[in-house]
Amino acid sequence: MSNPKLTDVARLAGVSPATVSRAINQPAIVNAKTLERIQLAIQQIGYETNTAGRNLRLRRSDALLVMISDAPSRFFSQILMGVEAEASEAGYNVLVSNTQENPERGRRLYASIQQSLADGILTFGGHNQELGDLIKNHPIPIVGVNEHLEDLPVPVTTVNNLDASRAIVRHLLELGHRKIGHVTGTTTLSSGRDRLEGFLSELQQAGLAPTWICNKHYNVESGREAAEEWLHLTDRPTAVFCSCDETAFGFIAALQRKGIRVPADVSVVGFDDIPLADHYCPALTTIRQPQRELGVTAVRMLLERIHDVEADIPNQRLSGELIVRESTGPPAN
Amino acid sequence: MSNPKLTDVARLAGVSPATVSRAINQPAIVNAKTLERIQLAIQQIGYETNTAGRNLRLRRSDALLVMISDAPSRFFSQILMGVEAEASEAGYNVLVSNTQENPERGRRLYASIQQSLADGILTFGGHNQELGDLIKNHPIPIVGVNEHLEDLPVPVTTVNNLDASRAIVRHLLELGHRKIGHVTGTTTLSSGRDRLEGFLSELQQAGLAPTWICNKHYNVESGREAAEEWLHLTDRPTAVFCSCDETAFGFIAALQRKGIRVPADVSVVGFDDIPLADHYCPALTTIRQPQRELGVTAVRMLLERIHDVEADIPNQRLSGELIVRESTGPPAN
DNA sequence: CAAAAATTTGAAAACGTTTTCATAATCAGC
DNA sequence: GCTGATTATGAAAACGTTTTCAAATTTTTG
Repeated sequence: MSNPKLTDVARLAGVSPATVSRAINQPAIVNAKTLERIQLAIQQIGYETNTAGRNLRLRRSDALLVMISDAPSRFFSQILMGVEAEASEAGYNVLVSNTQENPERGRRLYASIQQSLADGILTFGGHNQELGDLIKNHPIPIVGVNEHLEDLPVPVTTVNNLDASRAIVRHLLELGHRKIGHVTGTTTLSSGRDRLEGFLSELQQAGLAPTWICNKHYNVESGREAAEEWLHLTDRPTAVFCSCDETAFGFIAALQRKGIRVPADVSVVGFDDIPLADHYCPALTTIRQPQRELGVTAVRMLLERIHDVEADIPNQRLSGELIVRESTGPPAN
Repeated sequence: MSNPKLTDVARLAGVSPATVSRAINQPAIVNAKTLERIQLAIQQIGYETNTAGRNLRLRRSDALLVMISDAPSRFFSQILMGVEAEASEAGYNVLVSNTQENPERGRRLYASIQQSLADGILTFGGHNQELGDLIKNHPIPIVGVNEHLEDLPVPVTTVNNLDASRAIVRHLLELGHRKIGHVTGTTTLSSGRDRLEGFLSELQQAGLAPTWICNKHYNVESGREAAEEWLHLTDRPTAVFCSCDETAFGFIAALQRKGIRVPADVSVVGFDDIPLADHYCPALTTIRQPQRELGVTAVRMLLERIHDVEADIPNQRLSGELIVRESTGPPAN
């Protein structure tokens, strides 16, 4: 009744367990005739190798741990699908863990590695202090996604936030805007800071100063709040770069409610290109992030690290693409 | 250099491994004095129990497998967070697997159970044939989320789609609408069918026939396509129930682009209450789904199943809540 | 205080693999 | 046909737990 084991296959094929193991893991080194016999036996009794036994012996887990602290809303799930696809291709499983909720997250994190519950960690933004402690004691494979990890020797994969922000500003300048504002993302995150920096540097290069900088976070509410502020400005920017699509939507919706037209009265740009961006009214000008590719790249880096802990793995900067749609146009006058 | 093991603790505490194991798993049955000594030893050398060894001996995995076939965009990630929180609370890990991509998904599914890689499966919509085959051979714990699994003895947790749809229609009727249309979701899914059925039955109860039924899917594009159709109707409904928020957004945006006003010219209702719904212009009237609770409930059901495979676990129907916002109003005349 | 009962512990087996080491079988070369 | 190299296999140990069974200790009881 119980599941067939390696020894069952061995008995049926008339060989030793060792040979069956070899037939499975290094078929090349076993005689063609016996290999065939073993494979037949495996088929017949429907053998599947038991992970626990294998992991115990091999001292590894074939699993990658994905740490989320972020609210998962953004485009997290799309990246996760990239992660899952690439990991599964390489024979790895994906464990998801939301650390934010858990008070004893640091401990659990440490434990999951020590227990060899996971062979490596993929971390989505934040987690600096926990990971710092962890790395000191254990040189375990970690790769960051989306955000840089301050002062930690952890390779990361991100979109090139600086260049993307500069492209946005250039686009607005080309349209004739001279008074440009920015609703920042979370500036405790590197992506938020980089987008701000790209915004500032490109503006400076054009000999301009920012007309308005509004410190917010990556969510819809921030957009609404920013709109509130914008409405009370005496010198309103004619174009606003919102640090993510959701913020842009919140911003636009709040303005529209007050009778302000986008882009007639003010141009708005987002960042991310979530599926809705193309179907909003007005369709949103934004930066397309290669979400799936981010996930895939992250897994590749992590596997490389797992394969060789000492390997020097450079950060990967994927490029975003400016998608011009309806929410940007020439300034009112 | 290597991680401390149970035997290391035993040696340090001057007891046998068996006693240490008991001290960890059933502290009550070990002498208070020795218990204390063992706990101290555990602290000192920083012992963490090794999962592979434990799983091998216990023949289980402490992991739940989440199967996704759905495009993950919808509100999947929010449910996933609920799943993760509840599972983690119960000491379980969460494995995520996207089956859609993988051609040999059936095989892998079967394997993951047989290998005792996971103790149970949580499936998000679809997967009927794969699971059907699986269940025949193995009476393994499975719980469905969001969607019913046709003809399979698998308990599911869903929102009460029927009641929610009826509430929407009632709301529209109360506003004075008599010509009401529906853009369906994916009707190969039970949720899509139930929402349609609720729509039809409540309308029938009011002595009305549906003015327009547009067969679509759960996504933004469907909304745009539906708007296209709506514009060409000779007898346009004055209110349209879109089967999810994203579809509603696509629908509204496409109409706005043609100069149609919501709700002045046509009322629109969504379903799900995604975060953007409250910050759209107009803010969307919709059904709030308890996403997180769906995840939590699903895990509870699954754990119950795992604990007792024979247990008769009834389907759980959580109720959605009608949230009236700006996208619905009295008909034009 | 002796006997019976309850409590606490340890030795050893088991979970299902992989791998080292040694041996047996095959092959090439002369 | 013999030697040396090569190839193919098996026995046994190891990975780190948990649990059964029995033994040893303590407590209770008459």
